[in-house]
Amino acid sequence: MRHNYIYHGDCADVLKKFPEDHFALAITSPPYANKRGGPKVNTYVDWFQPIAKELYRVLRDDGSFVLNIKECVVKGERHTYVHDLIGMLRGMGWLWVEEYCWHKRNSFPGKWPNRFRDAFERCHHFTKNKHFCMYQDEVRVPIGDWSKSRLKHLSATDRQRDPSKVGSGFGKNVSNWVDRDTVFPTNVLHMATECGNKQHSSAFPLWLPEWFMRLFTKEGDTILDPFLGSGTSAVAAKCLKRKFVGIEVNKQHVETARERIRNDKGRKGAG
Amino acid sequence: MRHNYIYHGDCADVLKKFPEDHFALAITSPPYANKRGGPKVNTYVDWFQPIAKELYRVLRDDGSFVLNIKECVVKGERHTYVHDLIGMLRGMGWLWVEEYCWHKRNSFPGKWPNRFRDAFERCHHFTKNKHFCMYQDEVRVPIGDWSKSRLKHLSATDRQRDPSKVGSGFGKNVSNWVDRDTVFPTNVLHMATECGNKQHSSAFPLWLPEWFMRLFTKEGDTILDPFLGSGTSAVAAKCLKRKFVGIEVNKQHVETARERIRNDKGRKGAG
DNA sequence: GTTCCGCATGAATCGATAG
DNA sequence: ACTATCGATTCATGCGGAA
Repeated sequence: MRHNYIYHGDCADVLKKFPEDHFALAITSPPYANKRGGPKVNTYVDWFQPIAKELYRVLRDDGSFVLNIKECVVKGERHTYVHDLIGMLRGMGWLWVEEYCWHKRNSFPGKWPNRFRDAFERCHHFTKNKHFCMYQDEVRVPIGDWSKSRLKHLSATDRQRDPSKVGSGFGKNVSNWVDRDTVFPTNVLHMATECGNKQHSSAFPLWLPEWFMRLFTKEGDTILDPFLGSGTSAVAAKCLKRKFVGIEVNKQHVETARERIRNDKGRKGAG
Repeated sequence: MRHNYIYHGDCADVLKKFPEDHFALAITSPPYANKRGGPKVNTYVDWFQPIAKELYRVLRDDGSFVLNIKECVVKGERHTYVHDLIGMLRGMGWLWVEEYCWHKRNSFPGKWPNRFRDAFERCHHFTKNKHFCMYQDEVRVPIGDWSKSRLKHLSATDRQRDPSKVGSGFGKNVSNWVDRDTVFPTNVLHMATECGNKQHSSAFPLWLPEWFMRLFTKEGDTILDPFLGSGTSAVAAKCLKRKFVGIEVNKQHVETARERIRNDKGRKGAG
C-alpha cells in the first residue's frame, strides 16, 4: 500500500489489500442513499457492511472512524437508513461514541410545503475501543467576548490575593488565566467558530475534515478516506502534514483529486 | 375534558378519557432516559408505547406531534433508544416527517476525555398523514445581514424559483416587502434567529414550544402537552391565544404550572 | 437611564470508590 | 462483575445590583 496516494477502484475491493491496524483515522462522506448515484435506501446497509468490516480491520485499535451522512426524505418522511446503519456498525463491534452536528449555515435554498431547508448533517464518531486518541487541545477555539470583562476582574482578584507571584511570572494562578484565551468547542460544528478559513462553499468543506484530523490524529499519522470524491480529505491531510490514502471509484474524480494534490500550495484550490 | 386546564396524573391513564381526533398539536419534552428519574434506557420504548398510542388517537388527522428528546451516554457510547423509539412510533403508523435540530447555546459545562459538551437536542416532528397543517409564514424571520451579501450571489435560477405566493389578499407591494425582509427559517433552531424573546435559560425554553405552536397551529386551536412539567407549553399556548391541555404526574409541578398560568401576563414568569 | 460587573446555574459525563 | 454514589470538570447566559 502506498502513502499519499489515491487508489482508483471500489473501496470494498481495494481495502482488502491494505494492512490491518494501520490507520489513525478513517474519515469519509460516502454517497448518501438515493443521491448522486448512491445506493438505494433499502440496500444501503447491506452495501456498506463489507466496507465497514474492512475499515474495522485496517483501523488502529486507538483510531477513529468519522462518518458524515444525512437522512434523506422518502415519501414525505425522513428515512431511517442511518439508524439502521448505526445499528449494523454497532453489531460489528464499533462503538458509536458521539454524533457531531454540522450546522450548515449556507444550506441550499428551496421551499417545500411540509419542511424547511435542511441545515445540518451528522458526523458520527465510531471507535473500536472506549479509549482512543483524542487531542482536544488542538481544536480549542478563541474564548467569547463575554469573558473579557470577566477576565479583567479575575486578574485583579488574582493580584489582590497574591501580588508577589504576578511579578515572578510563574504563578500557578496566572498560568491558568493565560490559558483562558481559548476554550473547548462543543459537538456542534459551524465554520465561524471552528476555523478562520474563509473556504466554506463546497459539499464537504475543507475545514470539516481538517477539524476531525486535528482532533483525532497527530502529524505523521496516516488517514484514510475510502470515498475520496474530489479529494478534499487528501488536501486537508496534506495541509496538516498527515499521510493520506484515498480510494475513489470514479476515474474522473481520481484525476481531479490527484490534480488538486499536485497543485495544492497550502490552502489553494481547496473546497 | 376541560380546556385550559392542567390534569394531575399519569398521562398513560389520563389520555384515555380524552376524545379522539381532537388536538391540533401534541408537543412535549418527556423525561429523558436515565435522567431526572426518567425510565431506564432498556425500558424506555415499552414505557412510551401505550402513551404514543393514545397520542395518536387524540391527535387530529391533520395535526402534528413534536417530541423533544436527546440521546444519553451509556458506557462511553451514545445510546440508541431514540432510534428505537422512532422505529416504534413508525410501526404504530406515525410518519417521521422531520428532525429539527435545537442548537443549545447554553449547554452544560464539562470536560471529558472522549467527547465535548453536548450542545444540541432533537425535536422530532411526527404526523398521522402526509398532508398536515403547517403555517410556514408564521415563523418567518428577519433577514440577517449575512444573507444580504449572500443574496447578491444567488443565481438567476434560484431567484426565479421564488414562489412569491406570500401575502395573497394584500397588494403585490406588501408581498414583495415581506419577501425581501423576511425569510423562512431552516430546520436548525437557535434562539438568536427564531425569536426575539430574551427568556431562554430554562431546560425547555418558552420560545421553543412557541415556535412550533405558531408553525403547526392557529389561534383557537387546542394543544396538548402530556408531560407538562412546570408548564412552559401551557404558558406558550396562552400567550399565543391557543387552548391548552396539560398533564403532569408530579403534584408539585402541577401546582407550579397552575401558578404560572394564573400569574402570566404576557411573558412574565416563564422559564 | 445606561452600562458594567458579580453570580448562580443548567436534561452532563467520567473515573474512582464503595457496597 | 455489577450497580450506586460522589467529586471534578467547565462556560454562556440572564438577572440583579451598583456605578
